[in-house]
Amino acid sequence: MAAAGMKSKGLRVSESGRTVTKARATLSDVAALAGVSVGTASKALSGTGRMRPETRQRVLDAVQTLDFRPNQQAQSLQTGRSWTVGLMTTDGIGRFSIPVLLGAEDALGAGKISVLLCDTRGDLIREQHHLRNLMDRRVDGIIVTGRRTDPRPPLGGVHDGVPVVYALSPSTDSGDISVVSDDVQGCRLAVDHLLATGHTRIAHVTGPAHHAAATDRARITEQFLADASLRLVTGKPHFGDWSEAWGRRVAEMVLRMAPDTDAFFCGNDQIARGVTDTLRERGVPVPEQVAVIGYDNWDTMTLAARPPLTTIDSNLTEIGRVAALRLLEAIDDNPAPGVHRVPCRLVIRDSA
Amino acid sequence: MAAAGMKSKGLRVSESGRTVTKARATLSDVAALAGVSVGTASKALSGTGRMRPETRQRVLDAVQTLDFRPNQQAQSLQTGRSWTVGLMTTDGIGRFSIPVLLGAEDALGAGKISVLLCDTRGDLIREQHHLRNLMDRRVDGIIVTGRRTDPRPPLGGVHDGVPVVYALSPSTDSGDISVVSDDVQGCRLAVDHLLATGHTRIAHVTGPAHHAAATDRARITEQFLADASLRLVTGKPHFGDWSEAWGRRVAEMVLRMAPDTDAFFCGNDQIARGVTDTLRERGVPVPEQVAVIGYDNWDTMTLAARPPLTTIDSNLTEIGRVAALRLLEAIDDNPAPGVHRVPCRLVIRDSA
DNA sequence: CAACTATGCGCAAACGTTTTTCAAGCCGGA
DNA sequence: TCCGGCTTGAAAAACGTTTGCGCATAGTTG
Repeated sequence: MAAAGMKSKGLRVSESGRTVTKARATLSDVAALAGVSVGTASKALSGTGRMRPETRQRVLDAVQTLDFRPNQQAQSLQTGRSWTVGLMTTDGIGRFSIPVLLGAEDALGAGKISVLLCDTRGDLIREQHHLRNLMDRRVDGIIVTGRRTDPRPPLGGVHDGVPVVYALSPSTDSGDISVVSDDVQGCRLAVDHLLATGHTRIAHVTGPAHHAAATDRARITEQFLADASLRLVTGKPHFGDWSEAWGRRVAEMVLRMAPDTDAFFCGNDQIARGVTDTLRERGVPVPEQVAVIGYDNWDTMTLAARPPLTTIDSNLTEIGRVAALRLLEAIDDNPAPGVHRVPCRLVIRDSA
Repeated sequence: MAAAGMKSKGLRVSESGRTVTKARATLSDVAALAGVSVGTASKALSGTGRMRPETRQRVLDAVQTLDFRPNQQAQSLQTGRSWTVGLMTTDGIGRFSIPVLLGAEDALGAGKISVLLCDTRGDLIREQHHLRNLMDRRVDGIIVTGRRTDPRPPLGGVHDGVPVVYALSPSTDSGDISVVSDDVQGCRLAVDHLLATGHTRIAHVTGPAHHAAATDRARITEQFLADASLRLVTGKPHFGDWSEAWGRRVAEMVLRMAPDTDAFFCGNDQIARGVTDTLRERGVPVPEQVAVIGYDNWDTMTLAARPPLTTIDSNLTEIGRVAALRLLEAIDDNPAPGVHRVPCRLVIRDSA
């Protein structure tokens, strides 16, 4: 009995008279201790195969006493499943990819699946390199995520039978599986909130016109205003960059163009914060005279702003979770192609 | 010859009359095509073993035409090395762990090693769970990183022969390998810069007293001032939290206590930004009348502040890189135990 | 009591590599 | 001619699982 584990090559440490075998036990150690064959031991663990309950229990006991844990690599080699997915982030790992990543890790971790991290830094060569690496490691699936919401070309190279889900930035191929934020619904939340609180002279200030996140939201916002027989107070959206400085500048500009502006809907929280700074420095009370709504719910901005920002939360963590779930489905040969939109959430604080 | 690959179970797609075998080729496919045995093919690839150059070339050619890539799992099972390291972040994945993570991924990726991501969210149960998982996957090493710089107890549980490196938050066990930021040198950079630019009435405002990052830097700063026969202008450091709001409040306070203050050294960039906000609103010119130095070089803060912040960059990416390198050494049975300090960098902008 | 079915379990092949062992061929020297 | 050494490459044993097949034994039926 004490000689079980003999086969395992681990160092044997003798302490206080008792001989303790360290190093990991293998399934044949377990089988030997339980007095069965390896095959039987395997079946006992997996639940497959018929056997006397008593026999199964002997195996389970042996597993306990030997602290046996199956060798994943051997399992994977045999079954072809690695219980691993690759998470490829294309645009560096940043403020947007993190929550997605976390959500994915969360959803996958529950299912005993681990995440292999790859950062391509926007480099196609690196992307190919990582892709080959993931394939060599026989990952069960891949999640691709990027900072921008603009559509991206699908993963180049071959990923034979390995399913891919695009999170945050959708694939340009509509046959792929993509999970994105529902900009339409997000903008509706913001506009509806402003209208419901009696604002009608609304300005929209946002990021660069070559970002989908900017142009999409601008277009959608104008549409919703039109539905309420309104138009933007300055006649058009203002494109700039995603910075506080732009927020400060554009606020000045808008107030000059339309002094009776009663609300700013901003493309992100940094711009919104800049706007509030300008308003405060000009002595305009927020939200009493002018309301401000941001986008992203980035706490560093929303909480530090004066007053704290009302904003749209795009539920990035949820996007990550959903992407992971869709990937699991696809791995189980049940893919749901197309673009899945995750709804946003209005977070009301003090600025609107 | 066209029948090489017969054994591989991949689906065979027949298109335009030619029969193309998809799905990955195995080493025996290569061997068959090259007319050698599997063993020989393996040696040809690994460079070990002697053989006629011509034979080796035949194998290499076969590899090319079949687009063969070795099965990592089989390799790992055989050799015991998984070419994978676990990266465990204890405090959620955030602003501090990201750069570390990136640096590590960078340094490891160069050596064909991939990173398995684990987020424990500060939960010990989860930490244990992830640890077991990593062990089951036979990772070659583990990097543990956390948000706080406070020392943390070493990883519980068994990680038999698997080396561990602690990044950012060192292990309490000095026999472990830890890589941290050099706070002493960082504070010296800040204090020296202030002294060199003629400031002598310096305040230190920082985060919570129960954070090592706060108390350490406060103590070190006082020491350096003492070395120059100076003391803090308010007599003591001011502990609060890491927020802009605290920076704004404490700036008011300090100016009341010591109106002739000519410099603020802040525990992080958020506090520093808060300080500049208060100064600007009071009409105090920065840096002409009062200089401000931050800590962390968090661009979102430093660049948006008015004026942009001079700050200490703790080189987190470098910490990640160094941690990875130390881990590689340890994996090669050449560990360098103890605490390794990575120097900081003074980033001069407009506030000091 | 014979013939059958069900149950419980061992045996061995497979997964795709690496590595060790060993046989065959070739050469030169005695 | 025979032997020893060197080169080349084949064969086979590992690594630790999973799984299909088949053989006992026990339990049921005619």
